[in-house]
Amino acid sequence: MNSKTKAKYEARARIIKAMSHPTRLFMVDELSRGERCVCKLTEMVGDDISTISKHLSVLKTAGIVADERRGTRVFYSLRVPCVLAFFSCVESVLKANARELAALAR
Amino acid sequence: MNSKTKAKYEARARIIKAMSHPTRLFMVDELSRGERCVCKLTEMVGDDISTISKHLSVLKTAGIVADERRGTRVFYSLRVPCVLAFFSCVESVLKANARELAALAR
DNA sequence: TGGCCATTTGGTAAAATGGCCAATAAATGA
DNA sequence: TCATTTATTGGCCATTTTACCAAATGGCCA
Repeated sequence: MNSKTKAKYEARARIIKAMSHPTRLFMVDELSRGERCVCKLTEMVGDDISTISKHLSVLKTAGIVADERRGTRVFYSLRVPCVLAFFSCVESVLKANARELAALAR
Repeated sequence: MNSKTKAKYEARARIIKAMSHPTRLFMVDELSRGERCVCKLTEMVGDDISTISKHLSVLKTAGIVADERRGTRVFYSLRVPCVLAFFSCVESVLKANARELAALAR
């Protein structure tokens, strides 16, 4: 792979990597139903707020979410709706995996 | 998050994580155009064959690729075609990021 | 069988990641 | 201004990931 091609795949991998953590994936899923403040996400996940904030900054750096401060709160929202396509595809991989397991057990 | 919900997002994150590396992403892209032997992928990427083999085993464990031995070679292929949806979405995130940068520069 | 490829596995060191606590910041309201 | 609420950042440590080399394995064919 030449360095240009490598850079291309590195840029893409960074975005995917940003979603490759259960907490971040959960938050993306949650944000797909509307904007949420950090406090709400913290409450839902149950980790320390500093942990949540860092996860959100990973998503923001990748360009997946946007943030907006209103008063003392910061609201996050999904910046690109298509990330949901990830979910349906991941779903079919999981289904294929389950089928495979069932076939092996037979 | 209760433990059941957590397990659900962990399973999904594992699949996404498997694709969150530039080399693995490149290989998924390449495999979308047809099966390839380890030797071919090694040649294309230019890393040590043991490194390539380990990356492939990550993709295989996640259920993204399948392998088949034919003679002395092992051929890998994409198991679930929809992973390509990842690429088009990642593309739009990158585009949105580029637009953002352009807007800031204005 | 023995040799030869292609691939996988084991071991190891360097780097990146994740999560908590403490400190800092930003906006609000008394 | 000062206290409060909400969020971000820095420091620290444990864990995970990555990539390489060397060694082991698997399958083919003379």
